[in-house]
Amino acid sequence: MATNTKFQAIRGTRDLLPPETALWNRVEQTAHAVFSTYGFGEIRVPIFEQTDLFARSIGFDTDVVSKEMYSFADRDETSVSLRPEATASVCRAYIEHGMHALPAPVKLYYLGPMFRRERPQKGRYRQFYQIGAEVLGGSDAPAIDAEVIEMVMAFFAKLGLEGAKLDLNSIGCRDCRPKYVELLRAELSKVKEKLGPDSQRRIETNPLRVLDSKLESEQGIIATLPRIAAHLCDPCAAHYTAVKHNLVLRGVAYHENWRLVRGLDYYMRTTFEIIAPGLGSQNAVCGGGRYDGLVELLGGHPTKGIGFAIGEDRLILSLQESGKAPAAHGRDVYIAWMGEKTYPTAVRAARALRGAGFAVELPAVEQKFGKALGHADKLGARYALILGEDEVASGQWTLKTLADGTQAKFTEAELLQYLRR
RNA sequence: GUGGGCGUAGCUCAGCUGGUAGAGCGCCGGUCUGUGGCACCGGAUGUCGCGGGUUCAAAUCCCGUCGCCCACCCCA
Repeated sequence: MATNTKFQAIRGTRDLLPPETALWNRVEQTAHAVFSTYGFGEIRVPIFEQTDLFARSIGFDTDVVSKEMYSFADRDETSVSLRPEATASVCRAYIEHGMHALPAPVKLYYLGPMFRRERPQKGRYRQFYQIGAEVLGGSDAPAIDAEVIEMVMAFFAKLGLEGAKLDLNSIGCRDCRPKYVELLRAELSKVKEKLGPDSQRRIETNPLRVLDSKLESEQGIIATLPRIAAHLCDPCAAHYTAVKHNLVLRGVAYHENWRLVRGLDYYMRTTFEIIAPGLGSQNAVCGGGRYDGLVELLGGHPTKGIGFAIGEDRLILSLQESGKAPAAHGRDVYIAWMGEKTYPTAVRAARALRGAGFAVELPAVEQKFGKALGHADKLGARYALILGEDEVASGQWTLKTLADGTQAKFTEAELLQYLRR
């Protein structure tokens, strides 16, 4: 039994293979390019941290912390966990490296794998990838919120993502939100009988969650519930209004969604979510918001903060569904060499072409000529460089353009010149 | 954690009411030993997810189990 057990990737993890990985690279390179134009620098944080860091920042009672973390005892018995997200780590690093002393605000972005032990489904994996950014320190100026959102939208636009829609809301601060939550809870209690079991449970655990219930039967009731926008304190209301003005100023279209709540404890005031098509029931590609109290909660000075996280797996899924998948990676030149005597020349040609930046396929064993061209064709090569005894003897190499079958003679120097044109 | 669907060649799948397995694509070779894409011919690969049961006989029926997918919950 043990001898013929086949290994396979564990549930919720997967291999990313070519040519799909080319799209992943394009997405990540675009992130580096776009984010740096907004003055963000890349931070790389560890893939595991003390469990308590996540528990305190994300919230002990959230599903992420209470049942989805991969936690284990290190050899010295301290509990460590694979990161379920990166904001907590970035804040920890901000404090640990005294980044409050840097010119404010500090703008950082990251990308990499996160881990949550959930049941996998479309657009949801146990090892999944996020691309995120955080702005820490300085003020909580609404323009910062708007610029961060503008940056995500610019990133998506650069990738050609179609159908991305921004939902926006404010969930107040530690002064006004609790009052609203109590009001909501009271109102929900009155209609408890009309709600499903999940929502009934949420009345106690997290009333805000009732707002984004998908149950058709609850939609009528939800529409009548009090809305937080009407219960924000004056500073929060002013901040929210200013964020919206700043989005308009930047030409960023948004849709106010009073039912948008965020699941992680640290969010306050501005919250937003971007949805994209083709993601099954997981339609959010990006979620984010302001978290002014988080750094302090983790032992730092009182610090303003806002950030977002993009689900890279979902982003790529949506890109693929809308036909943005990359072409198979081909070769620029396939070297069809014939006869052992030509091989040294073939090796030299490959080296020169690769040095000039071309993707070259140099067959390791001699093949029949027809076979070689067939192989070149299957690999999607643009050209076949034909090196037979004639070419080697005369120094006039034959270059065949596979698409139209034409061919021409070049010296080595002319060839490089021709290909580089 | 809960619910539904599905597990047959590398991939997509067929295989009716049981008689120990097939197609297409792909791959390899040949027609074609200095000219690919087309066509034709040929070839290799499966413990029919795994275990047990019923039966003379199981891919097919029954039970169990594992895995994958989708959805709920929750989240990016």
